[in-house]
Amino acid sequence: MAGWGRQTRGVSERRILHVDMDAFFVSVELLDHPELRGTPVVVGGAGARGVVAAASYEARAYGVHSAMPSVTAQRLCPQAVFLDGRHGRYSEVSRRVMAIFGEATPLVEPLSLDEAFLDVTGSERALGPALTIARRIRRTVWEREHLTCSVGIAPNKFLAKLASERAKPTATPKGPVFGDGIVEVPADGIDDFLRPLPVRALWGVGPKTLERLQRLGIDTVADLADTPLPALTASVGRSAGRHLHDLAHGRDDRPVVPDVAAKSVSHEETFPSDRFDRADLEGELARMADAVASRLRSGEVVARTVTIKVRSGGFHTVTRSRTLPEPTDDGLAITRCAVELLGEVDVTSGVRLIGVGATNLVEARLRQPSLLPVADDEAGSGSREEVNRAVDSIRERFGSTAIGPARLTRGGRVRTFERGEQQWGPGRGSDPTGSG
DNA sequence: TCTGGGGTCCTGACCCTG
DNA sequence: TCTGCAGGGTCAGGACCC
Repeated sequence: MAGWGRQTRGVSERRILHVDMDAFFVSVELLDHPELRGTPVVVGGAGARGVVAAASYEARAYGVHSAMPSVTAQRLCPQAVFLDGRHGRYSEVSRRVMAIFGEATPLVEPLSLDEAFLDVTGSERALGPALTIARRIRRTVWEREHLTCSVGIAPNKFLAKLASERAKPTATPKGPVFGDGIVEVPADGIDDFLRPLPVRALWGVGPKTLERLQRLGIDTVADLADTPLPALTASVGRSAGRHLHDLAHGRDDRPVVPDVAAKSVSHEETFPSDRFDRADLEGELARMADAVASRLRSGEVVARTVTIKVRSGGFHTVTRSRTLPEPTDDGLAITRCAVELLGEVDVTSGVRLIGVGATNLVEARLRQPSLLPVADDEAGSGSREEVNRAVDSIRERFGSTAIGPARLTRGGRVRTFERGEQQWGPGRGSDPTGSG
């Protein structure tokens, strides 16, 4: 494809698009369940400990929003239809939508399944101004996928994201009220756009930071922009202070980076009811470690550090981590480390959530050959690598439950989850592990 | 009352090494 | 040999994002 230019203009002349699908998970469900159109629909974990992943605009009109506990959503909107999330289906649609974005520019940085940054600075010569490109993207997404999206256009990522939020439809009990779906912030209109906004709108201002800023009398972006940097850093720390000060003046030089490598891989689950038995928890860790190892291998990376996360019934969370003598992608090695780490944690008060993570990732092809003598069944040895390769190829053919560690096998099938299957908390009344 | 899962980034404490 | 210091790595926790 000719005509794509790398960014050659100054930072302030960049044209960045933030494209955000409207109520993505719900919209995909409505494609598959058209009979639910016009009714309040909620996607998420419907169990007692589940949360809302996405709500239709009809449900939002009742105050339901994402990350809200499902029981609260049910109370606010008893007539809502609750659907379990289907991560695989959303990924499939997301891939096609991202491909549409890729027709406008090769510089597409996905943020999640339903949103992405696009740097179209180099595309304007071939495709027209950013506004024209944005309109074309919205039209193509609608024609091919029957989904709507909102687009923000600005000189940088931060402003483009704020602009796309402004472009979102309004929720009413009768459904979304659509505007143009596109908001553009010109380089000379940044202050007018930014200064009246509440400071909570800034990236990096959550509940805690908001509390600190409000103690300084800062409520709006204008207040923040007019606060001297030293006062800010004294309150929220040096890094966050500089970051917020830059954002409040509309400064954000971060480039749009396609193919950002993952820095960690983790798997965690909340149980439908608290667990007390250590052997039981070790079994869960083994299952999750196996899933993490499998994802490391499919990503062709190895991890140096293993972390476990344990949340008690009282919602107190502890993490324990250990850096291994050599990086690994082997489920058995990660399980051993995770089980040892669990030995350092008191579980007598009950465990609500447990998880395993792998960090300090390096490309598998760069792994140094071991200088230490290793036992035959340890990570890094030839036999373990052969076993893992065989397991991966069997799972590729027959599914993730076809084979796994012996301690996870029950009734001829392996207790495991597809990625994202339990992303929004335990499902309705069922414990997929069979032991809750 | 209830608070998911999968991430990133930052900070501070602590330890080791030169 | 002892002490102080700086720098880097590790570890734990917090805050935030979608």
